[in-house]
Amino acid sequence: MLDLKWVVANLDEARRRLATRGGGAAEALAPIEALAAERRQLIQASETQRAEQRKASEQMRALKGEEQARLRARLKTLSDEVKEKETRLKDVEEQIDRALLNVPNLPHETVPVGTSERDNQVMRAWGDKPAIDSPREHTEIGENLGLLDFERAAKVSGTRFVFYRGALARLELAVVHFFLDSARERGYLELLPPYLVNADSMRGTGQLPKFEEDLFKTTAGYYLIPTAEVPVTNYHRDEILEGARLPLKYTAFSPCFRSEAGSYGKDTKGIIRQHQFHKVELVRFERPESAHAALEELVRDAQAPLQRLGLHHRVVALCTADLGFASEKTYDLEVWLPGQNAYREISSCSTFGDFQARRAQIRFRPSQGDKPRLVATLNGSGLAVGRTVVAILENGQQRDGSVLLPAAIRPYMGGLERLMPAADR
RNA sequence: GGAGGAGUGGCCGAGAGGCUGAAGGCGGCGGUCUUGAAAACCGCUGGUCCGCAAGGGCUCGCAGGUUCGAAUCCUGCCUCCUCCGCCA
Repeated sequence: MLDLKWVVANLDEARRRLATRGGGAAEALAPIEALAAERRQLIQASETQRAEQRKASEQMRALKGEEQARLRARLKTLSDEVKEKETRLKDVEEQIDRALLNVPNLPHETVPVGTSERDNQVMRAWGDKPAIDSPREHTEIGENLGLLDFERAAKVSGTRFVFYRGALARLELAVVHFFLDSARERGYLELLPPYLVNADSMRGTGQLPKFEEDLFKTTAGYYLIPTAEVPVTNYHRDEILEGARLPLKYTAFSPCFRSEAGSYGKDTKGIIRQHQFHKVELVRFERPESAHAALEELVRDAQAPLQRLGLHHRVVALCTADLGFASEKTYDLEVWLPGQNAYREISSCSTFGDFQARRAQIRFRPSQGDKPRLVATLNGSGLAVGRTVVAILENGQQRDGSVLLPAAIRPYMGGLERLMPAADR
């Protein structure tokens, strides 16, 4: 959420910067100016009366009989007026909130301006494409080895679900542990979070109110997390952190649940886009002035395991049009998938500035005696597990149909070097 | 799921319609004293909103309500504890 005061004082700049996102991002700002003025006027009027009322109320104790009755009658009127103004004030503030909660974050000045993902900028690449003759896609590789079963998953659950079998099931969790080890080495504290959260948490990180249709909701009113970013960022909701403790760096493994509403026909094959997948997330709470340096470090932290797996990838700066709702600046990591002959997103690293912190009221005290300030929140995938498995399958595929595993993952697989056909029973 | 009990400032804990943003203690910060430290003593010590400021409003789990006036009374919700049941 943007700062109301700032927006009112800088309406033109806000409009201009939001416009670079496209899609009418600046629209929701329209009623803000008038509402803010009305809000201030109502606060001033009601508080003046309330002060008067309180002062006069003090005298009630000393008065008796007729005199007291007379004052009581006058105060009753005053009290009713105050209540009426406060009711209107509440309504106005709700309108302001409703408007502001639907306004996306301002793109940072360093974000390339663009109109679609084609305007994203490749910053750098790591490694080289492997030489593979007529590479096959992971689906074919996995199914041929008997390690992926989409048909039964469709029967048991539906589309966009999958069963892993045998060594591939083991590989998924091996990758999880490998990522967590990498994050721990880089100073991130591991959390194992809840996978169901309340609406306040979803609002805190920005999924609600605008993107409810992307989420799964339980009959009990909980939401399934679309990423561990939600529980981990909200871990410090409504807290004032000690400045000396910053930055706080957390890593968390979790399954992620996404309805993928509106992505019909997109990536329908394979495990690229599933309703449920695994991810290891990196989350940081930073002083605002460190946020952008921290983002660069976060990207390197996310790249590290990819490099140890020897997977060719590139770092892409998202342009204004491709930026997520809450993000101020985002770098995607795109891994090379020979079977698809394409780079695919395997991590997304963002800084949100104080956008999430304002919603979730996450603050820090710079040093003792100072007023609290909003922190900057950041997060990045470190990394998407399913897509990493896809990359391992497609980059490690051999002519005989087997898959050579990267050396770095073998210790997590009991020394297994190669994925071979699964025994059927 | 059933039956009870409880939620007050960083922490402990008083308060039971007005004088309570809230006693007292602990902790923290500053000072006196000391060669230094401890002890002792003195002072300060939540957040937020409106305002240039002076000042004022709100805030005792959350949301409503009663009242001229609510931490104190009423209603709903949330969380925690105890006992019973069920359960990975």
